[in-house]
Amino acid sequence: MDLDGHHDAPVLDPMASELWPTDPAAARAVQERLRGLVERDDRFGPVHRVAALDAHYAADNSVTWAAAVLLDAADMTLLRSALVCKPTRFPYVPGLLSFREVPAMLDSLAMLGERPDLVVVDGHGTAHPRRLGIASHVGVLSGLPTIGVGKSLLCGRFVPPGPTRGDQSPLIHRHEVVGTVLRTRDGISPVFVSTGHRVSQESAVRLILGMLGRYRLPEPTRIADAVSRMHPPGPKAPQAERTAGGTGRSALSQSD
DNA sequence: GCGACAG
DNA sequence: ATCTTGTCGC
Repeated sequence: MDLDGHHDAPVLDPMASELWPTDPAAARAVQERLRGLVERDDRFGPVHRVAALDAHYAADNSVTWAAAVLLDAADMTLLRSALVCKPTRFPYVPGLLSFREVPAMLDSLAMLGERPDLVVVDGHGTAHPRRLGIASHVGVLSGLPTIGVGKSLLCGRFVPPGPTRGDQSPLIHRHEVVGTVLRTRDGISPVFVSTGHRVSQESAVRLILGMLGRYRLPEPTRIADAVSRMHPPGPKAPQAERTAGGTGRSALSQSD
């Protein structure tokens, strides 16, 4: 595949401070800059290992916990998992979720110690006002193929898909198809699937359909959610401050 | 100006 | 996301 033997390295340094502004206006400017790096065509190989990312918060929102899980794509069994935490440094603002959760997510992804062939992110990909939802953001900064699976609508319009599992309808925003509204269970509210990075919209839907079990959300997402819920409770007790980009804390790492 | 608004 | 009890259904 790659001429030099290793997979593509991200074009940008995820650690670069200019990529993590503190105010909303600057954050939108970063999105406008990164949107041009999103690749909406298929550019991934055989999917043997799938990863999923999800984030949760301590009761007082001061710390963000992110979970990354790695599953065997063949049988959806858990291979590895990582749970990390970092101080929360950006408020929740619709459309700017990445600036709140991606830093911790990238840390958890690194903690897996193994590069997955595909990543499923909790949240939208291109189904975003500026086409850079959290799934696309993770994809561009990690260089990995990603798919976004959202549980509720952020932007766009759609005609409800049929009532049966597998039924779908296009999600449209400003005359552009930005995702697919997919019924993953008979009679249950649909989910929103959208390209993250290096996965076409068609492939994204096909791949997600293949990862469904007996629930509304795809297995990788469900497992990641379960792991992220395992974080310690309540307001963080006096925890030493990490000034130099420390991982904060990690746990739950398995191996061979 | 008004409503909508991922996790 | 998080705070929360019971309840309906497979």
